[in-house]
Amino acid sequence: MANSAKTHDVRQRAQDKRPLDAFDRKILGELAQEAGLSYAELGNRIGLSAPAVHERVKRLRAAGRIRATVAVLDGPATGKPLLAFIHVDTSGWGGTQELLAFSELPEVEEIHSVAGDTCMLLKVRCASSQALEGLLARLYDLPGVKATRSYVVLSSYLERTPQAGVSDTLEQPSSR
Amino acid sequence: MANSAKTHDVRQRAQDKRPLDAFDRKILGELAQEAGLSYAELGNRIGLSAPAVHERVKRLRAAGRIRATVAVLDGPATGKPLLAFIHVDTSGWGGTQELLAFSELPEVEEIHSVAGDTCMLLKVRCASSQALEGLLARLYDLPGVKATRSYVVLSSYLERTPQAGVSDTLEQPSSR
DNA sequence: CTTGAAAGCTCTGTAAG
DNA sequence: CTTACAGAGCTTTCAAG
Repeated sequence: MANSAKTHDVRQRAQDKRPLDAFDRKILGELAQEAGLSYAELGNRIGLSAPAVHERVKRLRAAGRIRATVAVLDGPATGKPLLAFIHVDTSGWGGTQELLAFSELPEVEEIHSVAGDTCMLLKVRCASSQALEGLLARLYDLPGVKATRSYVVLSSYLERTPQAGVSDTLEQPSSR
Repeated sequence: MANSAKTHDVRQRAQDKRPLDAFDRKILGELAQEAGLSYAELGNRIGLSAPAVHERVKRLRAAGRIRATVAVLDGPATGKPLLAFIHVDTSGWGGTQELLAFSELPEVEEIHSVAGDTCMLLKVRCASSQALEGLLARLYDLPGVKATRSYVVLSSYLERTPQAGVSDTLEQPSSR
């Protein structure tokens, strides 16, 4: 695909953000699914030599595009079978800061502020419904927390980290 | 033997689920934050020898407690600055199966069925608002999709994979 | 970018306490 | 569980094309 001249003005950090070429995207695509590949193996999967791949991976890492390489734990298998999303409504912006303290809890996996009919969104994974209740109780202890709505996950059909590619079929307005 | 043909039975394969001891939990805790440690380094972080650590990691991996080791890509830095959660309401269970086809899109990171005032919950990361619109359009194309509600993330304060530990402070009902 | 080669470290397994 | 000792493989760097 040709490289379009117009660039979306995405906010970028003070690192060189040269656009990714096809090789970089392939590398990221592979590593997002399986880090710990040897550079040799990675190289002949995407059609590059090992030293070249090594250089690119180093660049991608330094540029912050590869944030870390981590082991993906199976939540249920490690004793936390209860996954839930919690919407938190606060009055004003008061509760936002205090919510960040919840980062300390290993049960809390994500904290986002969102636009919509709610303010904050949490993803949590607990050992039991009691633990979830305890977490909700601590949420309501915060000043400014007006209400919460919890969505308990019954079944996870897909759960993965950010992928490298984009669907070009999404960019054009669908059939109308 | 009556083989119940449930579609998603995938929880535990035939493997021994001996409870994790303190060492296992420490190992998982370290690897969840930083895989790619040498066994020697991992060993003296948790107080074990390298061969012992190696043996345990192999067990944990075989038992499915370590699902994979992946590179964590920075969404915004890889050209997908728009993170959103989409609640999907379907009439009956019709739309559920068709939704799974969305796993193919690299924009879709999570698909869960949930209990609450909605049926399915998607986590998506797009290159642009147009792409999000295109995704929503394709959702509405599905039979049985009654409505969607989107929560666009303004700021992510925390985003990580499942952690090893649990908070014992959550188990007891809080002060009331 | 490529190939080739050399040095150093890690992995992996084996052995013995 | 531990320490110790190998062989194999991978990483990393350098040189030259």
